[in-house]
Amino acid sequence: MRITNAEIAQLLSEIAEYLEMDDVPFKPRAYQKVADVIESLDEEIVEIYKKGGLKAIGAIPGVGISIAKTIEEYVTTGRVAYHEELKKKIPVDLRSLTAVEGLGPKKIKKLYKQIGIKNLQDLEVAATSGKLAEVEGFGVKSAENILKGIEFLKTSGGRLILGDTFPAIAHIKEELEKIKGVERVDIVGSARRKRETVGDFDLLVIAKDSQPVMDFFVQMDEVVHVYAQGETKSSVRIRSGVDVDIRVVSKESYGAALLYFTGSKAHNVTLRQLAIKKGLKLNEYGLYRMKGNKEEKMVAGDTEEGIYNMLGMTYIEPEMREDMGEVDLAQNHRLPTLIEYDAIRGDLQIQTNWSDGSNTIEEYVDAAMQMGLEYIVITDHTKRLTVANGLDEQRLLEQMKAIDAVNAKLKKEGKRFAVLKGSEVDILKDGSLDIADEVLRQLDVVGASVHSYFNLSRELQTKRIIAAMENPNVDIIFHPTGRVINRRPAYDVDMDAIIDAAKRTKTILEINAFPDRLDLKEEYVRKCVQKGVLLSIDTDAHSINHLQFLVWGIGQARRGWAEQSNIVNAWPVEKMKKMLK
DNA sequence: GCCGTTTTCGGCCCGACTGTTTTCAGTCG
Repeated sequence: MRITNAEIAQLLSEIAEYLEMDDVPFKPRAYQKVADVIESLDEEIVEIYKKGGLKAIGAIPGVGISIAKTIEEYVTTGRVAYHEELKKKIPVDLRSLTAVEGLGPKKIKKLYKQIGIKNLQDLEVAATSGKLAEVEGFGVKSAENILKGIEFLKTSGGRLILGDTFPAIAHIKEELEKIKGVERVDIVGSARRKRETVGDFDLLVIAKDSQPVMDFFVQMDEVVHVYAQGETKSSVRIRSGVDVDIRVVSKESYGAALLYFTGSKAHNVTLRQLAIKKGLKLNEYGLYRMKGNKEEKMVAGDTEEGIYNMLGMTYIEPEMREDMGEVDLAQNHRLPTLIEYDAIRGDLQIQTNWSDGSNTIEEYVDAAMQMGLEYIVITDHTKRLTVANGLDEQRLLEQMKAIDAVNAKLKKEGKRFAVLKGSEVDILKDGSLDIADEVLRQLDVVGASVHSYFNLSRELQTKRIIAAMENPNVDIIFHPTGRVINRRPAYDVDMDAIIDAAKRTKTILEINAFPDRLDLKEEYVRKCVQKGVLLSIDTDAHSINHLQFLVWGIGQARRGWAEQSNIVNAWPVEKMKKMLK
């Protein structure tokens, strides 16, 4: 049994929540802190433990003897007695209940003790029947909000966030590639199209002999249920709660299979209709010339390019295959040239340990250089966000000096890398900014974002953000709609007005690459591309590991049909600086 | 429960907001 970091983080989080219920002071924070650290750790705890034992676990920041032993118990036995003891007292489904916006440990405890609520179903029944509103500390309004929260969880439909789930599937892919006789493995389906969430994962394999692949697949450690196991196709559920399908095909049919299993369904249907018009037939094995009802000859199939070309089209990138007009464009050879995955030169949003990030400026520089970036912009939070240790004017000025020092050192060492000065300045309720203009003016890049008053009316929220864009120092609006996938909808805002204002004020809109943000959504990316509003793709990194999220932001940009010319941080840095306000 | 140092135990991020109260508990970030 291989326990993932996400599972360990979940367990520690639950312990923290149970302790919180009992008003235990300080301990919850200790557990939660470690949960957070482990969640964003790039190395597997299981590996750390294997290599260095209890001592290595204890070296993780925030982990002392007691938590180290808890983690050890979990990775060796799969359970933790302390956790089970706590759970016995309040046996509720913490994971799903805390997912409801506005519900925390205290309220969950009260609801369990007073009306026996254990899970989402109980909660929904109580909220609907009016029983919940009678519980002390709750009222009609809270019942309403809870129902809204449940509804939101439901509409997110059990789909998992791609970037969160991807490491698990990437690991399976690697393992499959090690099997003798396996020539190629691809992750297909909506993951290949870079949808922000996935319902399941699909794997496509070329192998001479499918049997060893199937045997390995259904017997993997992480498999909790086998739905089906056949000669060329199997389907399982893995421990992270996601279903994985696998299909083994021959080399001759691989292109057709890629096309078929990548989807989208609508895109495939359109392709098939087009094939029929041309006297051809397309299925997952190939493209065939037809004679009456009979396949005469396979005319393409080993590559996707070959099939598209035979259909009279240029190759369509997976991210565009949504039947949104791309087939027409491909027939006329007028597809956009999407931004490439290696085109980003610098990251425009990074939080360091000056505010709520966990790494130093220098550590980000090293990590970014290793990734092949040419520059980064340091954009710590500002003072209103006290919880994030936001910077006031004075600390911001100090940080500018620190950045000068880092740049001087880089130059001295002959390294071609630049650190730019920036800020993620808070947009206050009235649209004014949290940092004085004369200080903002001294920065290279000013990003502004909303972190408060999410519930303003559409009119006020729109006015507020446009006011920020009109500030002559604001270059970018960070995470423009504030949504968090599967957790929180966007705030109510007139995006058309925002996009028009961005055009008018020459303000960049961000595509935030954080897996659960991906804000802007693809539809807004598309609108910006159409209207000529410039975009940036930033990780919003709070630790150096987060720099790897860039791929999800680029995927989102590609889904919005963005080209390199639309993305300012895919330009040479001097050119980008020239367009900034 | 962890950390840092005052090297053995005291301090731990805390302000804003919401919905419930009528002075505040719980949640969020």
